[in-house]
Amino acid sequence: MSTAQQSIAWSQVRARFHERGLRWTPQRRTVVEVLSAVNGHITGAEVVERCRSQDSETTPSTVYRTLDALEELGLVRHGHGADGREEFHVSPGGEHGHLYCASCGSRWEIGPDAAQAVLAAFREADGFQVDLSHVTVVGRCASCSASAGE
Amino acid sequence: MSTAQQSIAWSQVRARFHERGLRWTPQRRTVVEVLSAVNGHITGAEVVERCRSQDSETTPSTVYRTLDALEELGLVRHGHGADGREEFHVSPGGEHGHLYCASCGSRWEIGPDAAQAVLAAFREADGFQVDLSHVTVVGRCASCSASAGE
DNA sequence: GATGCTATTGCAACTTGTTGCAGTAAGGCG
DNA sequence: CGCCTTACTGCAACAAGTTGCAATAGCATC
Repeated sequence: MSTAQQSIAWSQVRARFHERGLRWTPQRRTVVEVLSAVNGHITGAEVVERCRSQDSETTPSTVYRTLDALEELGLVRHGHGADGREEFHVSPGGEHGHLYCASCGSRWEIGPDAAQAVLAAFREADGFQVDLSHVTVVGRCASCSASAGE
Repeated sequence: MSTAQQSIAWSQVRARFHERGLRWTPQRRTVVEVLSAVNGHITGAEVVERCRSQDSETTPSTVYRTLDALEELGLVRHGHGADGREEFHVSPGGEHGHLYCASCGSRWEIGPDAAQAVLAAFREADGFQVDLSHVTVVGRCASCSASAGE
């Protein structure tokens, strides 16, 4: 896994901020610490909560603004879960989308094969370059549609 | 277009409610009137606003609950826009998904060809039956990715 | 180490929804 | 036509974000 790479990336965050004339503050440090412990994805509310448990003074607006800044630096990407709630994908190296089964509620990642095929489909049809990691695609998983009640 | 069909559908709403032991109230009538004037999709907030302009007493919770009821009857379907906000698709006969260009902000419908291809891609990869109408797929349109700045 | 510019913070108010609850009113029935 | 059951409604409080603004505090400089 890219765990080693990731830690390098996180250790460089401060420098990345400075490069852009942005400031390194205790609040941002907290957010980055929380994120560095995340593998995959996390909701906005969850980030706020974890920051709060590390520093009770944490304010939601600051967290969301820091998340925006980190997204601009390319360290996280935001998307939306099946319910439309914000979701942040950490470790941009491993871009991936999600599938959500509306029937049984399970979730899983979109495999590279499917991703390729889907990207190709959109590209051929409209020349559209989709970003599958932005949304959670909803539908029905294989077992649920097999036992499709109605 | 299926305008004629639609008006028939809306005129049957009351009966559909009764069939299920649900009640027909002035508030629901207002929501249905608002929806019957919609072609395509509308956000939740927008429905509330329009209902309010027709009946200033309108309460958001009632509107959202009515929308849920209508969804159960299959008269509308909800999804989420690129920003995760709720969006209701009216006229279920014309199921369709949306593409949103993160670069220029334009939106358009996913054509039947692309839809077919995408559905096939997911089905083949995981046996997953996606519901493209549930989310707005984000990416970059042909012209934006052509003039891709960076 | 003090200074000044300005990126950030935290507050407060607002947006979009959601939910529990007690009171209200559809509408089937006698 | 009045009664009764229980599906709705409206309220109020909450959850997840977002935004404007005045005060604070990084940090580059002297």
